Amino acid sequence: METRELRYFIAVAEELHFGRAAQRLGIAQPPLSRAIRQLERRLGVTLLERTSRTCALTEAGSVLLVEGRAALDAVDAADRRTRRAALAETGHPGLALATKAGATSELLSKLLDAYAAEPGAVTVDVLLCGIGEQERLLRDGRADVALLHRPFDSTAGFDTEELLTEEQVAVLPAGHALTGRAHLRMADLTALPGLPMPRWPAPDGTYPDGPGPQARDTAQLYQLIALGRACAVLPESCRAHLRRDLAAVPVLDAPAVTTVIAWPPHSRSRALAGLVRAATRL
Amino acid sequence: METRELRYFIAVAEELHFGRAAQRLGIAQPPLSRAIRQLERRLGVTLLERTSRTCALTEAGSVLLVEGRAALDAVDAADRRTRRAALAETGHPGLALATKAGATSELLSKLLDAYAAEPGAVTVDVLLCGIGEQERLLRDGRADVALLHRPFDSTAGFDTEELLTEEQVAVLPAGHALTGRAHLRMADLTALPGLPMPRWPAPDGTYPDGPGPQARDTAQLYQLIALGRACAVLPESCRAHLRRDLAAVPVLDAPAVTTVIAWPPHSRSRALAGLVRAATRL
DNA sequence: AGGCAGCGATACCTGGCCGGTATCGATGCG
DNA sequence: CGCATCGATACCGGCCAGGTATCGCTGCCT
Repeated sequence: METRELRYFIAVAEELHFGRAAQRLGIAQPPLSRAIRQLERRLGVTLLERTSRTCALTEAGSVLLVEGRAALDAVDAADRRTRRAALAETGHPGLALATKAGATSELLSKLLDAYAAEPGAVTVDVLLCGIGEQERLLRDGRADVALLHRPFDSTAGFDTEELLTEEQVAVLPAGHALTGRAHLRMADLTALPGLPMPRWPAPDGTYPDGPGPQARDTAQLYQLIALGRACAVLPESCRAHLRRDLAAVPVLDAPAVTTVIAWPPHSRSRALAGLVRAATRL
Repeated sequence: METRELRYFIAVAEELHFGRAAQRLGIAQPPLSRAIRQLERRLGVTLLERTSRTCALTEAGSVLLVEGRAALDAVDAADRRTRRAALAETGHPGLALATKAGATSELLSKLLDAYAAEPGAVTVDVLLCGIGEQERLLRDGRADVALLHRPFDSTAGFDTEELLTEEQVAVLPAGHALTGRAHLRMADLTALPGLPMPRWPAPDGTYPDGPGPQARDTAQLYQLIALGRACAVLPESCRAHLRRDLAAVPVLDAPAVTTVIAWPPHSRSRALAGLVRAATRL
């Protein structure tokens, strides 16, 4: 199976429409029809059930959609990591580290300092990314290593080391009634009138339905809380750089958040090993 | 990057010789040279440092060798799992389960029975494989799920659930002096004259150097122990079907062995989910 | 009911690239 | 100093990817 065929099939499987898929791929529709037919013939498998009006995935087609995406990610990763390795030989960008924008900044700076002090350390590119985006970056090779936060992020398919576990606090407007309390429970927050949790974008950029304002990053979130339009439950390390107009109160029954460092399991990079070693020594 | 280019590059990187690599690929040498050169041009990266006499991998080339193998495995997996899914629609082979030959047989039979009793269960192909082979089968799609044994097998890159943890016992010839003891320590065994541990084949089929006879599977191992040529430390469940001419003694300081069920993290298969659910309920 | 629009399939052509053979240039070795 | 070996180059033929034109089918609208 060639990656070209996989790309073609995935386009059709996602669009369920040969014309649009061909347009997306920048080719004409007939070659696309032929390529899919040939892929089906070579696999000996019907991937799409097509009438002259409509397309639908077969069971096997759904499998190939999922597995094919994973395979294309792996091929992309090979491409990107090879390019990056070549740059590392002659120039500077050594490792790409993906982390959530606005999270764990002091852990991250401690990590970068500790690693930079090691002999043979290479430069580290920090990729700030949106909610849940790290997994994708790590999988398709745009990142070599990532900081993830359990239980929110999935660590499926990666090797990990735990770095830090912290309790969570509720972040509220500074003057809010609950800020006088020594601690809260989740029920106290869900019962709050007019202070819903914000909605975060899904990986595809759309927002789920529900109450609560939309927030794209922590800056927006803090702004919304300061305005009295939302509240949030965040790891307690956020207190270190909380705005003056916000207050934090421990939440006893919120799940603890564990920051882990994650990397693809087949990595054999010397630089990555050094970074992980530095991280576990923190 | 096309899979053809990846296959070509991996052949050359492994052989470090264009002629032999071309022979292995079943093509002539000049097209192979050209394909590699074109791959290098498209990546903008030198993969091989070649004089007119010799070839050596660059740093970037080593990265592409490792990442490319992973990518090709993912592509092969997509191919195999798609074919298997198509068969599952019309015919029988539903899930392929990889397990070590001769290990955990009663756990396995309990698992298969429990799953078969579930509504909507599909047939399960059991693939018996050699030491450490399960990882490869799972990665390239010949298996959908595997039983692995920590700490011997690497579970890197897979989702897992723990099924069973057991202590280990020393397996000795029935009449041996140590069989009278209630328990042993590893030091008792390594000190044994004339009863070394056997050597297991590496994934490439070769045996490591050292003392001890070569064993390919548990039947051979038991035969060697019965002959007084070796001893072994195995999970205690092996007692259930131990030959009459062998004896088992607990080893206090041997690491506990955990049997886990493992599957590729992106799997979305209904059948697989059912099997895992049955396994966790054992 | 009939015309029309939309969709996938088919037919046919062209150009590029893959793979083959022949050969060259370099280099280590006896 | 030849000779063997290895990778690169030159050149050619055939296949296949991709394009245009068109067909056949089907749902929908009037």
